[in-house]
Amino acid sequence: MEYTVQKLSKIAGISSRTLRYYDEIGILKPARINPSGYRIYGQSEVDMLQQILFYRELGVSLEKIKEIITAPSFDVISALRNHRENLLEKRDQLDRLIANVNKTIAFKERRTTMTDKEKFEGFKQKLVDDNERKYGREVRGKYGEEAVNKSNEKVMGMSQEQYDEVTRLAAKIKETLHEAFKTGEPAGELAQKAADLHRQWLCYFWDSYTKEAHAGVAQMYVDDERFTAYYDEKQPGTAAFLREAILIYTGTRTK
Amino acid sequence: MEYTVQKLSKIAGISSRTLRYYDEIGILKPARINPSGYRIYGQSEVDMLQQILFYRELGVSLEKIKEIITAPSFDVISALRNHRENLLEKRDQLDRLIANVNKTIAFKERRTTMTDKEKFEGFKQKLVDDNERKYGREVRGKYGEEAVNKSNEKVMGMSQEQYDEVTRLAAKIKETLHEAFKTGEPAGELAQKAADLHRQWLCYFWDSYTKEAHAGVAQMYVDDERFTAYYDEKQPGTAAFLREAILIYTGTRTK
DNA sequence: ATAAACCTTTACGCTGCGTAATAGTCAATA
DNA sequence: TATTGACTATTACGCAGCGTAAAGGTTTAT
Repeated sequence: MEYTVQKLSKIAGISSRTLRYYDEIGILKPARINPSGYRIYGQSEVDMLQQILFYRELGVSLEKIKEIITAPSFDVISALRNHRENLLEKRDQLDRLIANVNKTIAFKERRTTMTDKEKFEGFKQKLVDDNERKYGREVRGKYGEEAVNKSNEKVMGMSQEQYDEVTRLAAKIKETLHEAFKTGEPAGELAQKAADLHRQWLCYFWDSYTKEAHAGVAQMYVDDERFTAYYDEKQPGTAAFLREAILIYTGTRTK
Repeated sequence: MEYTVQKLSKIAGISSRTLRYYDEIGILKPARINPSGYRIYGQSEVDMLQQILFYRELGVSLEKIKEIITAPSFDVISALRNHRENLLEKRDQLDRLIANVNKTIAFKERRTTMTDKEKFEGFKQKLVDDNERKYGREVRGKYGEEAVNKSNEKVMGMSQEQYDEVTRLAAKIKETLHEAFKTGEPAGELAQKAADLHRQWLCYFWDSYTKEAHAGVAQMYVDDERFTAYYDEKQPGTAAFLREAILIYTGTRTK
């Protein structure tokens, strides 16, 4: 089978410019050039391109890819390990950036609104009050007086950073959940990731985590319209989906 | 207080090029230009620069920074929130990348250890056979029956790790040699390093190293087209260059 | 025959500067 | 005062990985 730039680009899902560029930098040369000067690729070039695109997906630079595929004895594994180190470092840097941005946002919010401390304190108080009013009795009944008090204490004692982190986590849960919902599979990877994030989130409020308590909260999300509204905002049925995911995650599902 | 580019760049910890660039893109213009065309910055520019560098630290693009600092009513907080979203997305993507790289490494490790095992066995046998066929008689004659047998035994007894090390070493020799060849000086540092690496490599096969034997192998590299081809692959003359380097390294060169 | 759909090469653009190259300015020294 | 050294200036290429013209030749279909 022989391919011109456009044909190959289409089956590979890239642009023809990319193929010409790869030719130019010597990372993938056509099998031959026809009399009109057209680039003609064969099967081995298709295979090679697959390799190239695979490493590209991993974020490896074209230069490194060139080394990998041109030198047959090249140590791919240690190249990848090296690459991973770079990625990890990048992520650390990103984490630091994000933390700083969070701080700045928090600071700006403090300054631009009122003497934010009040606002923050107020919010925390409201959160506690809400929890108390809404679930105080039933949760106290289910999990004990002490646990609820500890949760309230924990919220009131949160630092600005922790609060920021909680907010961020909540956003991530929602995002992941939304993605997961599209798959329609509460047992799928994404949904389970959402459930795990949700566990992390809970741990900011709870002193001790138990699967049963987690499952209980999941049920609340469906029973209480306030939470249902929160999670179903984008897509109706999301709260119920989350409950399913959590039940599977905690292994407390009673079929 | 007034500052020229260099003074300001020093107190701000950036390059003068950066200041000129910021002037060019209109993000920070000097307070005035003196009669000789020098950029002169005042206090307000210093303050502004601090702002710019602050946002730059957060990874905000210069274009966004420009918006932030030029429009007084600009909603910094929502800009930052937006920026944070981007960063979070970037991090998620990084997470996915890292996971994929990990998977690939694991897969490659599994596969290479398997295929290597086969390849390794074959290679070892071939190496021994080749040595035997090519140099068996003459090396036996020169360095004694026992040494050759020991070499063969040594190769066959190599562990996977040792084999890997040998492969790496061989690659490194080739690389160093190639660099050295460009200098054209077999007595140079790089060439001598290559010779030393070559000695290390030999020690994986030989029970006892002697300068004379090393020099003998170097000569073989030039005499035998199989080795010449191996070393001359990238650059003709490399094998001969290596011989010269080794002769100098071993001090057995007869001028 | 003509148009549509290909193909080619050449070359600028994007980000945020680093790094020349070339030339003028200023203060201090021989 | 002439020279030197330490500044300053502008112009412009380079970096990664292509996108996107522009200007022109080729192939295929009508």
